[in-house]
Amino acid sequence: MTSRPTVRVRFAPSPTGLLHVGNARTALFNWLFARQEKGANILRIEDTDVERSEARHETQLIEDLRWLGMDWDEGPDVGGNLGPYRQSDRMEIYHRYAEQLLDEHKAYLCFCTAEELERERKHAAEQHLPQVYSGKCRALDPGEGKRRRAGGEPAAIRLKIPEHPIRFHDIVRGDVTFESESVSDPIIVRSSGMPVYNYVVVVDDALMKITHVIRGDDHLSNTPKQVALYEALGFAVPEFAHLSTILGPDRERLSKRHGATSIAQFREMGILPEALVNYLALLGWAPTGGTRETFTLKELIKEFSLERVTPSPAIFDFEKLYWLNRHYLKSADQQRVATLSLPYFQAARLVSENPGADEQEWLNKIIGLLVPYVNRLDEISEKSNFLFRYDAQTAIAKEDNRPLLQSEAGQKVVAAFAKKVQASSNGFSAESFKSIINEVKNETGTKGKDLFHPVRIVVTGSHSGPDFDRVIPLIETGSRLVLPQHVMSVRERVSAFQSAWGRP
RNA sequence: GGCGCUAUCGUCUAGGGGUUAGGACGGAAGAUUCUCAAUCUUCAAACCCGGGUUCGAUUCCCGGUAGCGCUACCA
Repeated sequence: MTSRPTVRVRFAPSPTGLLHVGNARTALFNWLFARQEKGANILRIEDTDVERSEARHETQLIEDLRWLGMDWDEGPDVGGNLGPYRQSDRMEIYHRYAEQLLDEHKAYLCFCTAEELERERKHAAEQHLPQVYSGKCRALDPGEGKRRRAGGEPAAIRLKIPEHPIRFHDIVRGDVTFESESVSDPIIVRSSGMPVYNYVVVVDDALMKITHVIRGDDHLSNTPKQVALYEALGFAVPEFAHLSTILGPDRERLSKRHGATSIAQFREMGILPEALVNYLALLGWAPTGGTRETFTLKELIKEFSLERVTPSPAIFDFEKLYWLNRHYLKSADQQRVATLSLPYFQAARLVSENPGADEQEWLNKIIGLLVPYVNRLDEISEKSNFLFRYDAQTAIAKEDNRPLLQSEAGQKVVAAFAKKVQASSNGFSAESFKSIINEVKNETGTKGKDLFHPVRIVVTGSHSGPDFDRVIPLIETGSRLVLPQHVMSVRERVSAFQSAWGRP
């Protein structure tokens, strides 16, 4: 058996904002690959952009990744032998290697000003030529350069791109080639002394012994520069896997204006992590056979394959995410769903801050009843409006209720039903309510929709909704609880409806 | 402008030189339920265009077109 080096991958986000679905998908594919290969997953924080990086974003990032079910073997919070894992703590390393490249004449000092470079670019554009740096400062004598720099002249450090074409292998796209002429000598350290992303990423990946660089395809065009850097530094070039972009319905890169895009937002919406992970996995990857749709993380580790990742960009489809969410909601543990739902009721001030046992039990039943009706848990309090926000006026005024209420049969049913309810002195159970319905049925000679629609409107405000058998006990129990918002009993509803009906 | 990547139902995708081009979301119809949702059944829906290679291309090659990305002393 030939021993292969252990797989080491990394996810390297910038802590400049919330974790976005695109990055989350990159994190997921890295993690799946690492776990499948029994390799190491590394978290590295790319905070060289001091202006935009914030510690709270790093904390949030870690929280979001863990929420999704991911973990890592090395990282700023868990340590590791090849750290530090924050770029801001690695400046010395970057400078050391930059000076080394300079000494070996693989890089050179560049004294060109921003204006000069701008002029060059303009000129290139006019001539329909690739916009690459002219290489003017390449010709400078290195000793002379160092003297000028020592004298205080601002100088950036540029890498010499080799004359030969740059090729590399990408697991999802195959072999990729860039002609040398189309690749500019990249700046690796700014004249301010701050190293540049394309450079530090190579130093870090090499030093952290990353074997597979799995990242977004917005980095594909940067890869030749990075490959040249690996070679100049004398490091082995890793395998690459560039993941396609996630787009919005308008085929533009998915962004805030398409709706929710951050993991935190999806969590707040009441999307289950297993649903999101499953959806993300299916965005750009399909299992052998291509017919299976639902996977747990464990199953994904088994089935996932980088070779089967599709190179074409994918449009984010909220409907399919919702379908998966409904799927997982249905089979999720009842208690867990209840716990996750409670905050939505509390935010709407429908239930107590610290519900007692009776209230909790009642609420759990409501949640159990309504979960099959929602795409996301944050819809659940609105779905319970028939309980908490019954209003006779609006029920009567509602467009799709009116024809029913005004029909002869409808009026007959409402009248008979109201009379029966008012005549009964006690509250209702599912059974006693059913017998009233039966009496109304016999008296009015109506059945089916003609019978149930008007009754539903009177009791719940809407002609459609969950089973009466489950709704009636919830209404009656609720009416006896002390809640921030009183839940009207069936009798109360009927009288309210009657008096509202009385004055047109 | 230059360079790169991409191209199968509306969407996510499977497939692959000869197939009734498969699955899923969404849509439509039906069954079921008092209604709605759920569930089940059925249906509609696709190989970007043009050349080549080949007995035969949706599949392989080339070109076009379109979309996206990079083209920074951003990451």
